[in-house]
Amino acid sequence: MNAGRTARERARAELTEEIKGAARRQLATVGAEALSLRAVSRELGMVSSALYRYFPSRDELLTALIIDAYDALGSAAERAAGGDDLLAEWVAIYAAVRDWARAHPQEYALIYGSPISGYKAPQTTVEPAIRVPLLLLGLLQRAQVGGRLAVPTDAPVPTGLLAQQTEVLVPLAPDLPPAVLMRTVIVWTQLFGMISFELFGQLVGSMDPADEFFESTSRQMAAFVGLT
Amino acid sequence: MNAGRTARERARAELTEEIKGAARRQLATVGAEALSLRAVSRELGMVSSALYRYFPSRDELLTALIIDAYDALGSAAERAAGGDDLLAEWVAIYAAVRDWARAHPQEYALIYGSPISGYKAPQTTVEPAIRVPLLLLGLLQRAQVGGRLAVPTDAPVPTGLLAQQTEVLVPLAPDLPPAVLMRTVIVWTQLFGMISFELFGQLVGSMDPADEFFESTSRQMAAFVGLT
DNA sequence: CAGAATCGAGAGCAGTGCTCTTGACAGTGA
DNA sequence: TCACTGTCAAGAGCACTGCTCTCGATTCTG
Repeated sequence: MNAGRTARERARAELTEEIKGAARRQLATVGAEALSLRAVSRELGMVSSALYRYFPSRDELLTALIIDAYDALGSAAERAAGGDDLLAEWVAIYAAVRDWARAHPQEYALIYGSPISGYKAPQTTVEPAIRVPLLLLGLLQRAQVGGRLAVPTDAPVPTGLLAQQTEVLVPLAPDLPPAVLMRTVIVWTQLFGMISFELFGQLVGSMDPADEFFESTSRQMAAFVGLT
Repeated sequence: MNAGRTARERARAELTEEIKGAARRQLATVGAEALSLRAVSRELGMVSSALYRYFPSRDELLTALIIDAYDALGSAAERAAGGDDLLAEWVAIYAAVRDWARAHPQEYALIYGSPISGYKAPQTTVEPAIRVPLLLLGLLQRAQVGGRLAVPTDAPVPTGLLAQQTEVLVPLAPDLPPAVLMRTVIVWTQLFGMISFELFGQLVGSMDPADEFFESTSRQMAAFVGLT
């Protein structure tokens, strides 16, 4: 895949990756807010100004790391998917997301923590960001056609929400009824709320360690969304 | 309440509050990571080094702001509580928490966003931090004694979780059955996960604006936890 | 092969958190 | 009332940051 490129282009691509790697390493140890371009350049043995040839600003470097983090998390979740037992698959996706987050807390904080002030997420981040919810929707869709989805009937979806769903959610999972779509969003927010609480220390003193709580919750949320 | 204090003590208390006020104003505009001691001191017309007489470090100032934020959020939620209709009260608490978060996004990010690197939350923050979940537990407790709580029976609580609950959760709400305690934690994580998603831009494109989604979810979560 | 594009190096600017010293002031016991 | 003690704001200074600009060298391209 590197054929037809000049030596300069190959060197540039390689160095760009090296910079991201060094930045990721630094991110893991000192955190996003303390990520320093000068420290990255020092680790690579180059001068800080040279780094600006590859990333026009610190924010651009962070954006690259954000996209990579979304992709890494999405890949980890997708690796956990598959198999014939839908409920086991659901629980496995939950576990994979949590495991990745615990293994890469600073990268998780980068994508699900406080937004960087003055930083506006470009449209490029949207696609990798929705891989996990898309995975859940896909699983539920498969459950629906397989008759393993019990559609909740106790709470009708308000008309305003129906309109919002039609715009973006329905195209992603056309077979799922509105009540399930609604609950999928709830479950999605719960999943990352729970992981954030565990990682950011909010659970300390109540449900920490959270292993059992997490596994049990993943099953309760499966039931909540109608997966039997 | 200021009686018996020397002029120096009064001046010190006043200036401490002024510093926090200026810091809060700056926090609201530039965010936590960009909060600068020098900018705060400039706004107050003093020299930056003088500020260290009141807060030994930037982290200490942030800690003070964190505690104040927890307290402000807790107070806002508690103001929404009360009344005779428990379900309406539940929904009102949800709305109050969301309203406060939307009115003070940077302060919210300070307490529920990514933790500040190298910063360890002191024990002092725990008490103001649990005011909201305590409020929900208290409401459910009142529902329980009033016979308005339908205890979920479909999913038994694992023994390991029972042990964890006994240690901290049960003393806070001795009358509530384990299944309700478990679901209260789930609901708690969902609430703040949902608010974080809205504030941090994760909902953009799906459920934004989130007014209807939020209100509807608050009712579904009430039902989930057994409140009728 | 000459011109254009790109590269890393280095100096420099404005800003940061934080420390240390200095001189002025308030509070207190004799 | 006076002297002592602790506290105060001020200022200089250190090591660091993101970022810009210029310069000479290297690499690609017509």
